[in-house]
Amino acid sequence: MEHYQPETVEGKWQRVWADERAFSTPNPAPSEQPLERHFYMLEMLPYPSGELHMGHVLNYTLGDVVTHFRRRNGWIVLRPMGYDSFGLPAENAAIREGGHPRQITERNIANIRRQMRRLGWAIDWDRELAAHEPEYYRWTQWLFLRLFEAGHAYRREAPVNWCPNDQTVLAREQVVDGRCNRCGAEVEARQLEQWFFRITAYADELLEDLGSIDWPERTKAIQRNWIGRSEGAEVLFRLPDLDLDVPVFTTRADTLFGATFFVLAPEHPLVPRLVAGTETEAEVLLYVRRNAAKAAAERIDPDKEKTGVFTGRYATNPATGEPVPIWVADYVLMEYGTGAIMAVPAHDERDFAFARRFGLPVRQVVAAPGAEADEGSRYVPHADEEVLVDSGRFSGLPAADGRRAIVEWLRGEGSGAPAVSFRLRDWSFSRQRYWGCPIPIVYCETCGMVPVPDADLPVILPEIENYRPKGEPPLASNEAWLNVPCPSCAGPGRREAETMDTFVDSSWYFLRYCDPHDEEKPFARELVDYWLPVSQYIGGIDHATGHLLYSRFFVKALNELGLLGFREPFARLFHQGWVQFDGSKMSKSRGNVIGPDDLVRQYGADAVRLYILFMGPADEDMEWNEGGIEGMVRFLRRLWRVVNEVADASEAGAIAADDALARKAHETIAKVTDDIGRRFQFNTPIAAIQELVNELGRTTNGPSARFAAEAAVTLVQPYAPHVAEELWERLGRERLWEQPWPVADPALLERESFE
RNA sequence: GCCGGGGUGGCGAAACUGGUCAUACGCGCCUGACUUAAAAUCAGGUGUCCCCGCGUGGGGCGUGAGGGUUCGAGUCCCUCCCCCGGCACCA
Repeated sequence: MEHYQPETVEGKWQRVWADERAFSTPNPAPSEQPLERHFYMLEMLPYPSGELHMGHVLNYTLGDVVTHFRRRNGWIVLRPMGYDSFGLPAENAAIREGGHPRQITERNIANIRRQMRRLGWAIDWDRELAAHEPEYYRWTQWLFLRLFEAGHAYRREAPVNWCPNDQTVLAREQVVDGRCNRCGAEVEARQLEQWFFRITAYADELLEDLGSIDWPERTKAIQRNWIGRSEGAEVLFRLPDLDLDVPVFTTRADTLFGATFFVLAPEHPLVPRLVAGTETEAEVLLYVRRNAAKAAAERIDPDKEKTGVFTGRYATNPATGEPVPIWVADYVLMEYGTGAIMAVPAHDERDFAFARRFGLPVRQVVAAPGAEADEGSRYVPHADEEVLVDSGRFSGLPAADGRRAIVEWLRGEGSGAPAVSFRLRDWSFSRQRYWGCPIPIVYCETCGMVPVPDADLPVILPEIENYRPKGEPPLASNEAWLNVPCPSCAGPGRREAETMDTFVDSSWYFLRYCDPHDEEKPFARELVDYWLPVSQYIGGIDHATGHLLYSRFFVKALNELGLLGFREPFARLFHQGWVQFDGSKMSKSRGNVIGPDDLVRQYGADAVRLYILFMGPADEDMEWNEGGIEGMVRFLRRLWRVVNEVADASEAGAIAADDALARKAHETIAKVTDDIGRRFQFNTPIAAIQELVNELGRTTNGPSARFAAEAAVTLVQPYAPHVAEELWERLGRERLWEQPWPVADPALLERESFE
């Protein structure tokens, strides 16, 4: 018997699969009845910023097991692959390594593709795509134009996050703890004109539809937090001096009688008007100037003592009719609510801290039942049961009823209405960088912002030498490319020089896979309607508020435009855990990346695939520990030896009804099927197969040994497809990757009863 | 503070809707076989404490802590501790 030689076995079967295009899945012909059992298996596509690491190996091996399992259970499985090849990660890799981004990106793609093939993943290579190729980004531009026409993409000046190191604007989703999530530099606040997607238009639906998708609870919780819906009321405060009503948003309308002052955010547009020509003007405007320049991180520090300045003006509390002083303070944020608040120091900690600092009155208007309203200036936290006090005719009402009654009364008075506020902001997607999809817009002196006509797409990203970030878009200094006639009036025009964030590219790639070679349109509606929503998506939870939210927005917006017939992209989602090394997540910047190449060379792809799934539950973080991989190699050698012995020693034949080995084989079939299919658990099937092989090792002859050997080989195939295929052949069978998944005999699964 | 997830041998982890002996499977370690020797391989052992006649022996204690429900709890309930992740001057 030859020894187990993974390199030989793996090379042999990888050639067979490539020659046969064994895992290509053609689209159904238009005339065909929709096939009932089709399955879209998708894993988040990699950034080609270097080479694969063990986190990728886990992600794609998981997808591979599911792909084989579904295929062999009779499903038509679409399992494509591509590269998120535009954007900061790829461009920074180019800057780091020297050379042009295109050259570095394409080299990295070639390398990743080689690694993927070497691991034997069952990928439909006919659908491969890369975001930086004009055949792809042409349609990114096309989709942008549709969103632009629909008013979902717009340009406006707004406070944005600026990364001084990467020299570009970042989306809020790309800022973590006040730092750039790519390079870690502290983010600065800047007021800039930027492109936005109107994701807030879908805030309610993005929240609501979380109920209809099978996602991990923690991911839904993260998105709910991020969207941050609060129900409350908008209340108008009258400014008699300016003859104006200023709205505030509040969730505690029941405390309206306790609103003893009024605060505007420093950026509030009313501030200059309010103080114009008054003696406080200079002081207030100085405060505004100082605080607008403040870094976001500094401004939101909750431990910082509150600052503010009195405007000298008063607003009227609509409930009491009393004038309340108007202050300007940076603890009120322009981005949330209306940028103005009614301050209720007795029942809001922040208002209380501010009132105490500046000696403003505190009036308690809510109390526990039976408790006396306190005369002193005290902060009274919210309690489960409380009633209104000192609130005119609303006094005595339970707080929730009081809230409703007060809003109802305000509505009748024309000075308030129920309102909903969101934390979610529109998605800033323009970047002052080179390596991204050009935004197909031309600025014309007479026509303004003019979309590039569809027929002129793609707007090709020009090859330029000096692509490095410089604070303004690198393309802006490329006059030859920049100057074009206006598509509308043919007068002089200039192209938009900013590029799109790479998250735009990845917000629709799962649609392009369905129709990757279409030259007429981004995708055929009948094909995306056939394959989507994605049956099973697998990727990291780090994309919970980014990619996973943006893609949901894209699908909803494209659905409204009639381009597709569904409202959610990913029906079921699974997050693989982090593969850590030296206690932290593997990443290039930390220098703790373990790649698969050396491991595959030393142990073979099958052992690496088995080990990464055997290490622990796939959705929990794991510490990379190379020691254990030896156990998988031993297992594969034992499997090899035992199955070869069986192939030589035993024939198929009748098996006794009480045969313990046959029973064990059936139990293993049932367990592996249930674990992968229902429980989505991938480590325990390996243990179960090992138990079977251990038992099989004790008797390798007789019909039940042959049955058990076949069971072990067929069950291990999704994990170790190469060695399984080879052993299957030695057992005198063929084409295991196409064989039906085994079925356990329920009669043999009954357990003994006990008292 | 609010929300989500977790805590089981020396280590990675099993135990699925409360039920057969908690720790399967693997790593590591120990012993033995093979070998001049080592590696590899194979066989056996490995929670902890105690008892004896030393065996295919018997018993106590053991799943972050403490209570509870139950014939029976790693699993359910209550209180608490610790760890990880998300949100947070969001009105």
